[in-house]
Amino acid sequence: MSQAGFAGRAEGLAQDGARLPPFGLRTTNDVALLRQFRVSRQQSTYNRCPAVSNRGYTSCHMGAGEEKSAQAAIAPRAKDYAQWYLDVVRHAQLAEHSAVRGCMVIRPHGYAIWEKMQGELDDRFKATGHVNAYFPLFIPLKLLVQEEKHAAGFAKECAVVTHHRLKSVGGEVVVDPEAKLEEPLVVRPTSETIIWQQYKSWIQSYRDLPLLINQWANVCRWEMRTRLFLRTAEFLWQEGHTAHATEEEARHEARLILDVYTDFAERVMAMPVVRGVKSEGERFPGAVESLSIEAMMQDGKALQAGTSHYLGQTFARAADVKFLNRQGQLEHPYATSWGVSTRLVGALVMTHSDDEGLVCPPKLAPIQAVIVPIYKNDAEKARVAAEAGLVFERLKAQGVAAKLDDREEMQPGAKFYEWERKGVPLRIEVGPKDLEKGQLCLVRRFLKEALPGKEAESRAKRKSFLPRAQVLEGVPAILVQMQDDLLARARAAEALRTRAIETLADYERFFKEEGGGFAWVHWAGSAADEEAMAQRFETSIRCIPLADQTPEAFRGEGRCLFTGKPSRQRVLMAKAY
RNA sequence: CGGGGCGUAGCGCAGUCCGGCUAGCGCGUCUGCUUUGGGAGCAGAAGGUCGGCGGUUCGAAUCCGCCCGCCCCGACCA
Repeated sequence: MSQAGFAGRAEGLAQDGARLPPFGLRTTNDVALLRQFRVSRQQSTYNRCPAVSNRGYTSCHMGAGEEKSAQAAIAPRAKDYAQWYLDVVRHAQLAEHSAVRGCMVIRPHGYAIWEKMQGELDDRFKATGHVNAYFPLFIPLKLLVQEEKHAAGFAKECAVVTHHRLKSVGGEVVVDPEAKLEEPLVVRPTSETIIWQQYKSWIQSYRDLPLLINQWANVCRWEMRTRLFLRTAEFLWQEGHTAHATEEEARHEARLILDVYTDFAERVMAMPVVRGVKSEGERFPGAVESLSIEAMMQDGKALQAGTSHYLGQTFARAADVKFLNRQGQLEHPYATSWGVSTRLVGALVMTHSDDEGLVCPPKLAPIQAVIVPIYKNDAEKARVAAEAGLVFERLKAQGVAAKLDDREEMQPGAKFYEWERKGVPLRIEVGPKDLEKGQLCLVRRFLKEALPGKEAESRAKRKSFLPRAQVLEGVPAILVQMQDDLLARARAAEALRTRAIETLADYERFFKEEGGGFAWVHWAGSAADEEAMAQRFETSIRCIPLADQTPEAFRGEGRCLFTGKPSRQRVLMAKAY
């Protein structure tokens, strides 16, 4: 494809003008705030509340002396971040553990968010010229091992199918030993090998290139330890696999997709990311170069939110895929692969949520506004219901994903808590007083200025009584504003925990005393030095940021923090998920 | 795989050390009445192979043995 063709493909992307703001100076108060967020590994002692019935919520039994409001089932984020995360996932009914070790059940509300993500991403893939297809779940072992490094990289986490039949022996059902497969099948941990096997028959000429294919699928990586969404044995993702006639074009594709991911993360998830190149140790097995977007979670740890790899000719060579180029010579095509997974749902939770539950950006919220009618008797109920129904219809007509919560068995307060836990951005209360005054009560799920740890103070401020017409017509604009606010808030939180560090002493203080975060440091060390740093501080090089990713103040040359050797640019160091 | 924890009603737990009445409690569920602007109240009701198998005992949720499963921490990883 010509350069013009590339430009055409890139047009579908929104231009990304937004950059990280300059990082403000850190104050003593900031440091004190961050200290509260250091992750505690102690076992949580909070009352757990199941809150998982399909028909409503159970509330926790409260000990004597506890306040009435204390359903207090979500562990405070500042006390036990890991437990808080699990609690939010459970209470927002995003997912739960299943009967299968390491595998989760994604519940309807969690799946709805994933579907929104899929929609946004799929649109972007299509806009950049990609098409969807589907390849098999099973990969013949022979195929997987064709590419040595790739196979070695995934060897320790493969599920393998060896038999194709069960039989009944004395009333017990067992695997039939006579039904052994001639060749074991690996449940795909990723699909490079099986896809390139197929590409062999699809690619003969440069005219067949580029081949731009994506698949939405489940994959299986048999992890030792799992966490809901962040790491599960089976997960859902998309994997793009492209083939190109030139190295330049393939490298361009890998960058283009990184831009797509960045655009999605920041504009849709409202999650700021740093784009960069992975160090050798963190590279995808079989790749020439791995790129990633790294996001900071509220506890200061980095989470790899998406990856895009330039694979060179590695997989083409392994599968013996060749094409005839314009010069009439046989050549292996150049490849990329790239993916994001349901891990993004975990990233979403850990970027925005608070002690009251999920905070969801409007663009991903399955329900953007919930309407709760309030009344005391049948006469009021009739009047309020009419108004609530009207508000509902009006919002729907404007394209707002609205829900009218007219359940009669539940009191308004209980509904408020439920929708807050589930991350609904806006709530509109309709009561008799509002009818009299020609107003509506609008409640936001979060405020821009409420940084992590300060949300509690904001509750009263989140509620406002506005003239009826203002609410009826203004919700779409408010949702847009909230989307922007959320990104701004996340950027501010990230800035608070981001700094340039010049010495090992400062580095140690940052990660061991001040709660840690993103450390931008000059680096010129070897792989062994990297390992030594990891051992000593439990941190790693998250990425070598792309040129435009380094904030102005952090640019320029310096000396390696570890070896003292001259260094041309800083790398991003952090603890990681 | 190593360390820790757990398994008793739909959910959360007590009871287990020190064996003993009919296995309890809270929430949820069902029925009725009253409630409804931040998690409603009262009355009544239903709901259990105490993870499984075996052993000790007059008697086992409780003691002993074996097994199974899940969660958390670590090594590995998106």
